[in-house]
Amino acid sequence: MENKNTKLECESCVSHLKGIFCELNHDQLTPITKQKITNVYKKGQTLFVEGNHPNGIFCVSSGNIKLTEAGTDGKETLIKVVTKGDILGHRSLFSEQKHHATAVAMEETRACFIDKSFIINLIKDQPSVSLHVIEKLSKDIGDFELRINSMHTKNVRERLAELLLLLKESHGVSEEGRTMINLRLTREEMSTMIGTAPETLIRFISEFKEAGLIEQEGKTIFVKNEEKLIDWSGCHI
Amino acid sequence: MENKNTKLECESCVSHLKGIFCELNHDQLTPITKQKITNVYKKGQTLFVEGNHPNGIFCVSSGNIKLTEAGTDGKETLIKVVTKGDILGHRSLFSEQKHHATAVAMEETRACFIDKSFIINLIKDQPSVSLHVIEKLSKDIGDFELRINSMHTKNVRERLAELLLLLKESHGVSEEGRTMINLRLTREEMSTMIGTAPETLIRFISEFKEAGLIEQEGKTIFVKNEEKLIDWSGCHI
DNA sequence: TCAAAAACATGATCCAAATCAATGAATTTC
DNA sequence: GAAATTCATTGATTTGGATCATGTTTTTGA
Repeated sequence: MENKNTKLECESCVSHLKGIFCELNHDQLTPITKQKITNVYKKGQTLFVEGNHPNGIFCVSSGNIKLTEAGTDGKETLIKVVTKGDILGHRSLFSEQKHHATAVAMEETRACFIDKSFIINLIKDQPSVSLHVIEKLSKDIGDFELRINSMHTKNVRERLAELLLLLKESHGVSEEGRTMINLRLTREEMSTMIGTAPETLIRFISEFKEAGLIEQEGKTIFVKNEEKLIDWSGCHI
Repeated sequence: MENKNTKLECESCVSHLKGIFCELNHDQLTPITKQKITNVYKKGQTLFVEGNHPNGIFCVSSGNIKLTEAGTDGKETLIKVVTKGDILGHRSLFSEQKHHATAVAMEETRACFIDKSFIINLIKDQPSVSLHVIEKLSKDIGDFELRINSMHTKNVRERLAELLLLLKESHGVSEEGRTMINLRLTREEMSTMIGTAPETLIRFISEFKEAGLIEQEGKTIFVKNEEKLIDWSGCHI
């Protein structure tokens, strides 16, 4: 039996393969392993809440965390799903603002906490880390710009098609003849990702199923016809 | 008569006061002054186009530049207005992607171009620059997250009120009893900032005028009653 | 300086999607 | 393992805002 709170070696973590620390060698990783605190969060557990002051960043080694922002009239937006290998809480830390969003584990999730001053010093000392942080932030901005543009210029059908394509990219597991979207999302959550009502989302999911673009087993969605989905998304790619 | 193409000294530029280079001293600024190319762009002139590959960043010393992204069906989104003191084109450069947006001068604008490898090396060598870039990107992400949330949870009236408040912050010049929004925007452009039709935007501007929230002289808008505007924006701030 | 083009403004109409309503299917939870 | 709660689904109705239409004002540039 593995003790879940055992500190993970950074060197053997997914974050080391593709994350901001990917260019660090053994000696450079050791102080991070020493300093960080590893935690396991149950489904529904909160990592931080909108309005909190950040005092470090989280590095996710397994599971998925959703970042949600409260809006007008009790509504909510699902800003982003943070997956294993990615970091969390850095936006607020680096801009020296309060957290704008609330982070909640979508399933059992393991994440390491790295202290504010430690990560700031690491960025100062290790140009590779700072460049990777800059690259990561820049890509996120690109994604958000795209999303704003989609909200401005696309209808719900097109936005849903686009969302499914993005989820396929980020959480897709390919099978024979289809790709499973390996992320447990309620219809309510999905609707807050594209700014629509759950009922409307469900109606379009039904339409997509009937048209053979997707399949559904339980809550899980499978992408069946990507070309058609691209077509329906109104993407000029 | 000043020669407009004369290279500006970075040390005397607004960008040095508040931009990413603000912590650099005289000796550290000299190589930038030497390397960069200063340009003056006329109103309507293009700095780069969606799809171009970036090979450096722009540093704006006077004027305003709009960043627009093409959407479905000939529609457009005004992603951002870049003002003096700010940088431009860095997002695509740092993420090693094509430009997602087109940059057009909104009036006579002066901007310096800094070469890709030069700025990358500067970031590597100067932790203060890299931290300021990270801070800037993080703040931009915060703004975009807010905007996505507004698109998801607010109606056009609320989004317009919010836009006017943001423009007041970024381009406001206070007068007795009111604040002028010192930015020449067409109603078409304003509408593409909040994702609505120009006609709808104009209708709400009329409503705001009648309710005494704003005043208008020519195309220029003056914020008259900020409290009420905050109220109407549905902001929980 | 004046004609052409672009931008502004307001009214009328239409439609995509929100909201309201009600039932059935899954999960939790005790 | 049954009750309770949350989630999914479909139908009916309403509405915010897009679109179409038309006239006016401002800007542009020859």
